Amino acid sequence: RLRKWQERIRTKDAGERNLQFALSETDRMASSLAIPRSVREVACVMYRRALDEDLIRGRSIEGVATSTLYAACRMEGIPRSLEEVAAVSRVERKEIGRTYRYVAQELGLEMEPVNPKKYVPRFCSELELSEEVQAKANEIIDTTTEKGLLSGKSPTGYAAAAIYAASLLCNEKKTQREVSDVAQVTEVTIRNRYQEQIEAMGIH
Amino acid sequence: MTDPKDTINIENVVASTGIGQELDLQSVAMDLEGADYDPEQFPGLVYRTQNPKSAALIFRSGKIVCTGAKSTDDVHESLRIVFDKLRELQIQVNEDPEIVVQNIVTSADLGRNLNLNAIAIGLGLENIEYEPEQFPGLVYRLDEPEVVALLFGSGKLVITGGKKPEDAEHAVDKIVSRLEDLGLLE
DNA sequence: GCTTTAAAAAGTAAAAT
DNA sequence: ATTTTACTTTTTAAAGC
Repeated sequence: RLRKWQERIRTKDAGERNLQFALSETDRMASSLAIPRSVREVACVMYRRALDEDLIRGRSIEGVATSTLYAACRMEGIPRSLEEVAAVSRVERKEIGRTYRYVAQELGLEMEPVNPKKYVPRFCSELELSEEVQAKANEIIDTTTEKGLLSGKSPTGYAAAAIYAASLLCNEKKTQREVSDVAQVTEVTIRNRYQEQIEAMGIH
Repeated sequence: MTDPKDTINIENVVASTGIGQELDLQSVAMDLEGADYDPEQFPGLVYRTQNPKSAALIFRSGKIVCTGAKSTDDVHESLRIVFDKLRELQIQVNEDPEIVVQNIVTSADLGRNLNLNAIAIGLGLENIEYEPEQFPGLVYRLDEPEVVALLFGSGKLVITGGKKPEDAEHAVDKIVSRLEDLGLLE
């Protein structure tokens, strides 16, 4: 029992020492994704909670750090997709996704699915699209969601298609390629979602 | 109205058994036509049956896993074929090795589209897992029967983890009544 | 934890046409 | 631009790393 206690202290100390690394990694990733300081704070507090509840055992520090950053962005209403966080993390997307699900479950975060509208301002800004296009994209998302089109679909692809459609309707056309680049989804996905949304909106 | 229970279809049955004899997989691989054996990659030898279609994983210990069958009868038929093939190779196989069904995968259809977002909230975010960015299905774990259900926007679902066909029926019943109680099956 | 096997659901991705 | 192939999720046993 003394051995077990010593081991626990040892692992706890190791965790504390690694906390420094985890926080600096979180900061590095957050910086390259232009994530606000307030969100980084939320991510760091979440990482500390994960550490205190021993959720890091068997997982990589970087994986948990990336996952908590991903979760914090969603919680704060400015989500980054798994593709985006994976691009600045040294952990692959699949691992970030499963670590996120584990941490969210264990910490009882009760995360709601991301509303595609949360991606509209940032994507439109990167595409230099007007407020009018943003409003139109939001309208398309709201209307088609009410018609039941959102179930099971990826929020990024859904938002990308709505933005593409809105850019056409507002005569500020962006190509599928341009939208797919900022949303990090394929043109095929935009095409598929776009077709359903246009049909549901009754636009032809 | 079609009863969702009538749409239940068994898609895969996984079972385990054993011949009660150790095996030299290297020689079995040589003599058994169509056998795949790469111990560096996986310790089991893979043997596929055509009718019924299934895949058997045969281990050095003599234990066997059968997967891919569409019914418990097919599992028995597939394993009967495997046992006979081994006997043809002069390998002693127990008379009637005990076959244990370990998992049954079933599909079904609720007959109407589902608002997975509303269902996620209705069933309670702490009781489900719904991450459409990672997978289109909503994961719902039931305590009784102890199975896992994957619900899709189309109203179709998958029930897995059960050990008997009735588990899927009970699960569908519970899911339907829960969704009806929540007013989310309309 | 991983490796392998099968299967369904539906979405997304990469590659081929 | 469409089609094919492949991978995502869940479950489960087996032996070994």
